[in-house]
Amino acid sequence: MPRTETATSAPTRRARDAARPGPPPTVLVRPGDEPTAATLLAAAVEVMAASGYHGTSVRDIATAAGTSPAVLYHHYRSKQGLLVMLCDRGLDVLIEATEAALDEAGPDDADKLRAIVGAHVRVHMESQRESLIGNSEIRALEAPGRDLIVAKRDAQQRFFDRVVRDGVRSGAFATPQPDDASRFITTACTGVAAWYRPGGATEADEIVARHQRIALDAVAHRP
Amino acid sequence: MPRTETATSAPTRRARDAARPGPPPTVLVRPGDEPTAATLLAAAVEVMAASGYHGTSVRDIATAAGTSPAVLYHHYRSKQGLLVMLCDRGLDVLIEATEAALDEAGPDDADKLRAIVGAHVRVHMESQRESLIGNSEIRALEAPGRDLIVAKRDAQQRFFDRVVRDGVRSGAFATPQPDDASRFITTACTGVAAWYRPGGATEADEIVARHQRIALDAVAHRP
DNA sequence: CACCATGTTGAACGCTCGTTCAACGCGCTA
DNA sequence: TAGCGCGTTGAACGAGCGTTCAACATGGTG
Repeated sequence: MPRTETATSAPTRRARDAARPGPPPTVLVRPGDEPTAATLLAAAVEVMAASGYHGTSVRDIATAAGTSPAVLYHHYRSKQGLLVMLCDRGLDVLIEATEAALDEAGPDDADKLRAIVGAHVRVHMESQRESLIGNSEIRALEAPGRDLIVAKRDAQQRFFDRVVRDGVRSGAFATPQPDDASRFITTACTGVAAWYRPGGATEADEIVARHQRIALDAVAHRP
Repeated sequence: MPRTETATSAPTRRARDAARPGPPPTVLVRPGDEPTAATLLAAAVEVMAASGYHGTSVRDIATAAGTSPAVLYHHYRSKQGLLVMLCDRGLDVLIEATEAALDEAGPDDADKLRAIVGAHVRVHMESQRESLIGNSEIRALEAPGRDLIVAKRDAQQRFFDRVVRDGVRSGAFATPQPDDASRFITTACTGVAAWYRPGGATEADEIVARHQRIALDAVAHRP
């Protein structure tokens, strides 16, 4: 019984080449930029968001940054170290934005939820590629760095858990499952990074507002 | 300015080896099983769910199935063909379960939403690994197969869009953003595959029930 | 028994991978 | 100008990649 497969596929071409839109070896950096660590990081974000960690080679990153692979190893210990730094900084941005939003919000529980949903969704649109990598490449992280990243991701989840639980305790939210609703909301808001397109039909502010509204509904907010 | 990196990393070891738990080259098949196409597919699901498409080699799949790489090429056109078939079958299971649930549900809009949320969440727990791959490896799919998979995924989304929209039209759901709420719900329910652990604290039925409840809240269902 | 189709095997192909390194350019101080 | 140190370079390393293939086992049919 040979060839149970039905779907066709291009046999020899590699997935990375096929998945990347346009001419692949495009340099993503303006000619004046010197290839610093930051430029390499930005290039890595770009190509890894498109093809994934294992689907991106060190040469891909270097080409996108307009340099050679050897330069990457002058600034980073390894490809893995680059991924750790990338995820780490991305999560720092997310956590700081969430903390700032909570600080600015008033004592009202609904306002607090609106604040952290707004921050979370906005970061996932503005730092879309970093967020995408941080969410989908955790399994590509190795032992020491992985724990750091997972801990920070859990810390971000705890912001939501706390706000929802407080709201339930005060009576502002009527959901009988605070933790499940909290995860429900973070999962949906994190998913924005997977579908958002900057020039789309709906403005970023409107997307934020809609997610705030739906999140409040999801916790059964009684206004 | 050398070594801006702070986090440490294992320099030489490959990510796949480090990420996989336990002794890596374990054979996942009982010795009596002959290496058929189905066995290879199951082995591919197992290892790809753990390490991703690009993080899994043909030799990994063959080893997990207790065979050699050459056997894989007798049953499938390529590694990419295996992925396409895997995603395709996974989505067929999901769509058929959703259709069946809709058929069994009564005319009530809330019952319909409960039905499709239940089917979606249940499939993402029972076929967790297939779902995980189908959701996270779409970017690893190449041109012809990719379109098929994306079309089926969109079809599944449309079940939710239709049910939520109908509920809003009939007045059962009060959300002002049916399509956003619909995507909010599917995203959260799809995410179950990423965190569910079969022997966890909460039973599968209870997880389903909670997601049904939160989904109804998210569309502002008025009982 | 001879024969063919089906399924399996181990070894090998050419290529790309992550990573290293000696050599080099170049701006600085003495 | 001589010497130093830092950043950069192109080429190369060994290993692993997806894939192929000729040779081999096997079991039903003439």
